[in-house]
Amino acid sequence: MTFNKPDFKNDKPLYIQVVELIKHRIATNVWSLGMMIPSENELAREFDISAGTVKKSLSVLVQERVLFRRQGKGTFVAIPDFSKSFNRFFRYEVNKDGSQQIPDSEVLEMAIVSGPKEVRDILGLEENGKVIKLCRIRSLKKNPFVLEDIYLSYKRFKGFENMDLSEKLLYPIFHKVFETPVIYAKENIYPDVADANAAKLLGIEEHAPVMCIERIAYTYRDMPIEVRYSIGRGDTFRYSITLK
Amino acid sequence: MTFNKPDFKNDKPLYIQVVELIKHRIATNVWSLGMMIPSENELAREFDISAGTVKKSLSVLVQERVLFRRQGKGTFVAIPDFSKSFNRFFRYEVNKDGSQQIPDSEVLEMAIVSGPKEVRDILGLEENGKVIKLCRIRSLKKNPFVLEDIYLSYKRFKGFENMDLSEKLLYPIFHKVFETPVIYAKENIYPDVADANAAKLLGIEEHAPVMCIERIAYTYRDMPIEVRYSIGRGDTFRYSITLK
DNA sequence: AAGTGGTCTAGACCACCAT
DNA sequence: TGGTGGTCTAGACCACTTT
Repeated sequence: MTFNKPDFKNDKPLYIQVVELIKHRIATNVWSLGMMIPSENELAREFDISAGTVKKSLSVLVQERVLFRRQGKGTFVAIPDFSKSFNRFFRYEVNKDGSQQIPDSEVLEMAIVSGPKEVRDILGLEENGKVIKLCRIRSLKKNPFVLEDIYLSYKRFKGFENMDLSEKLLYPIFHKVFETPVIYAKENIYPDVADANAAKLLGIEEHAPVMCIERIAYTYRDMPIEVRYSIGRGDTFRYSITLK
Repeated sequence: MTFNKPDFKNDKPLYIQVVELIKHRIATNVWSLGMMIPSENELAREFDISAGTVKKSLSVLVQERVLFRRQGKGTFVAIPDFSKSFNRFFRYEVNKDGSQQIPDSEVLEMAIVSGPKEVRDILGLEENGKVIKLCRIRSLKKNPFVLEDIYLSYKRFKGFENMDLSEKLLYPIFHKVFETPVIYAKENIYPDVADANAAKLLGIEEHAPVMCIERIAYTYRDMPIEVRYSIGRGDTFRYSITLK
């Protein structure tokens, strides 16, 4: 699947070929997150196809939120933003400007360990590969609402274990410091009841309802880079969805 | 918002006007669910715009799953299908052909009542309007997994209270018998623990984790027609999502 | 003024489906 | 064979942004 131009002899439609070609350039960092890509006319010339076909390809990519466009300015590679979906399952404080309050976080543990086998398998580590384990508790206005156990490949994130985490959000650090943007994440959620430890840390009764969230975060090329297990207070958990 | 033709003097783009016009025809049942709509060329002639613009409008509506298209056959009004999302939060048995097993249901209560004020407000009932209350328990292979309290406007669903519910799925009945298709639904979910009654009916321990789901289902014109409160076993609840 | 994306047109050719 | 949607082209004009 290497290509530089769409091809009429290919049985796939031209505009689909262009979609895949552009995704490939983004996945291999030929075009990096946030940068402006060439204009429709330039792409049409480069690929030797009509502007209308390029337009159709870009529309598909905008629909998929891979790109975004600004009339009069250009077309840009989208930067995944988890600030909303990041902890979308819990009620957040909303500031006057409509932005969301970033929760405080307290580090309970930061260590380089072997980690659970499940985590090692998900991250695709070699036999003796190490992981960074980060346990933290997150709160809003001194009210803790979620515990997180986070696992990262030590090889990829070497140095993270000594970093100052006062910035609170990890994904911007992954992106800026380790050149590893989180492109998407998969989550499994299910209910449970608090054990003694979680109850104490979250400030709730033992056996009170909690929500468990398992997350795997991925970067370019569907590469898993983070495994996160969260336990959140049930009484602050709310999830709304519209089924169509 | 009455119109029969898009209008150049309108500040909205033509194709958006056509999108709204078509939605309006579907919402008012001028074009009913499942029917084939006029071809692109016919619509272009009727609206006195180019075929390309009609095509763009239809693409938007296909994207929104209001319409679907079949090459060589035509364009059709989509029929909302909740068979997958219906109880998407619980593990389902999957048949050999990939279809999902429909759970059995046992009716615990069927009555015409005043109902809770919250329900009456949501359904927009007059002061002395009645609702049909249906309580049932749903199971797979004799294993109960969810309790449902369902409220319907008596005025709209008169006769439902005497119906045979062996068909198990309600939405096809709403559609076929009461000409009230469910177009979409909003849900809120949150965790809780089982009380004595729920525990007994679901076959779990008291205080075991459960998932609560509040659903409001809507028909044409954003009209709410059903309020449903569900309590499901936590151990069969699984929800997976990909965040992008 | 020049360059960008957004809308709209007119028309060609193809793939698929019904008859 | 005729009608449908699917792809692709070439070009016009508009709205917005930057220089």
